[in-house]
Amino acid sequence: MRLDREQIVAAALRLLDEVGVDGLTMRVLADALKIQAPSLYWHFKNKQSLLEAMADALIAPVARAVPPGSWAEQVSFIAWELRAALRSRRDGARVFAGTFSINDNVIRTADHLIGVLMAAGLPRQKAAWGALTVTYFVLGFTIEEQGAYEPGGSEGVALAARREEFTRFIGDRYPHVAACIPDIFDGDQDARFRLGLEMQVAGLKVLSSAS
Amino acid sequence: MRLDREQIVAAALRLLDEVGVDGLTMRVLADALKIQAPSLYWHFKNKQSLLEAMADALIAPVARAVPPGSWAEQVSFIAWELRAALRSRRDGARVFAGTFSINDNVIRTADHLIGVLMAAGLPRQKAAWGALTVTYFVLGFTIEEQGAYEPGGSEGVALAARREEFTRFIGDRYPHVAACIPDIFDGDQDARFRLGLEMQVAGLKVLSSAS
DNA sequence: ACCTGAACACCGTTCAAGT
DNA sequence: ACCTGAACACCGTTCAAGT
Repeated sequence: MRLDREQIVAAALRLLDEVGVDGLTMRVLADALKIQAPSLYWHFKNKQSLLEAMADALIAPVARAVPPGSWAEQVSFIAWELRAALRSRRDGARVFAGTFSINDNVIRTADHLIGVLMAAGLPRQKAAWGALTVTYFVLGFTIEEQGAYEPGGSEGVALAARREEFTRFIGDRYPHVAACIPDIFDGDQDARFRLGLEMQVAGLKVLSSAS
Repeated sequence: MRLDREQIVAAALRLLDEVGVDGLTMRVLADALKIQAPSLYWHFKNKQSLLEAMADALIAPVARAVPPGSWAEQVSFIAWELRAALRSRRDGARVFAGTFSINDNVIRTADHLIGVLMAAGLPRQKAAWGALTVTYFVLGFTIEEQGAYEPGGSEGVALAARREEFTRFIGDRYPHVAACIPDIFDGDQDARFRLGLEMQVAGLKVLSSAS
């Protein structure tokens, strides 16, 4: 009957899908757990550390087992897994980005990434920095991707409204952006991610050949 | 004597350097302006729209005049300008990332970027998506860069403490990360940015040759 | 060991009223 | 047109007290 940290984190992640990160307050979470808000402070020293535990749980599945293949395939595999993990909950990417936390799961992911790049022949520093760069890409992409669709339940409507406002704002002052509106708004997110990821991998390749 | 939006935004940006984005409340801002908090709502419909105006002002200098050069040089120029603009205020990158706002300055930057890439021969969709990818990199990099140094005035100490905690946490379980600690913590930020940016440009190059 | 009740010091925001 | 005073419905967090 008594709660432990694991159950609280699980409930918090479930709630995240319902209310989003801005709606996830200590009182709302306590209500869902049928306890009082101050009780949460017995398990977590503050809200930030609860969010860190949530971020940790969120990316727990990432880079557990990387299948054999070229280094480019392995980097891509981890990047796809990371995006999938962040997308698995509403506002997942924002929750993760908000915690600069050092936890097992994030380190394991970094370790895999750096290891793959070093095995590919990158010098240590370039492997480390290259791994960080790929991670920033995945995180930035996913934050934006989740931000575009989220505000309220009726996603399609909100997106259409945003597109119209955007089109009106552009007018004819910014011809390049205007021409790209279909790409920005209809774009297949998976295809867009694939292209961005190809850019990162190509960049890593150049880093390795320039040694 | 009476205030307008411009003066409020300027004061808010000044305050940002003192108190950070988490300390920038409507009451604190009102105090600095020697008015009462509710008065701010005559000028801005809510805090979000004030933050959007701040983000707009923050990147106003970006991509105003792009010097002649190869497309790779021009993309790099804009990326360096964007990072500099975000870094010009404490938490600048977080303020910017928090507003998914459509404003003149952000569109002008995107328009320049897409225009340069299309002139370089990229098809429209790849130019649009490539421009977004570069932007995510700059934003992600700068958020992390500012996050590492900020918590409280005594930056050097906080960083050293973080490094020690990090080293202890890693132990010998993650050899690749352990070997990279100097790169992650001593790293020259400009050099790291340069490398990440080179990756983006190399990726764009591959996109254009693969057409 | 785990939880409650009451309280503190804040938030963003609304709104009638002032000048 | 611009600002104030008072208030509302919240926050995160502390702390003594309960079981």
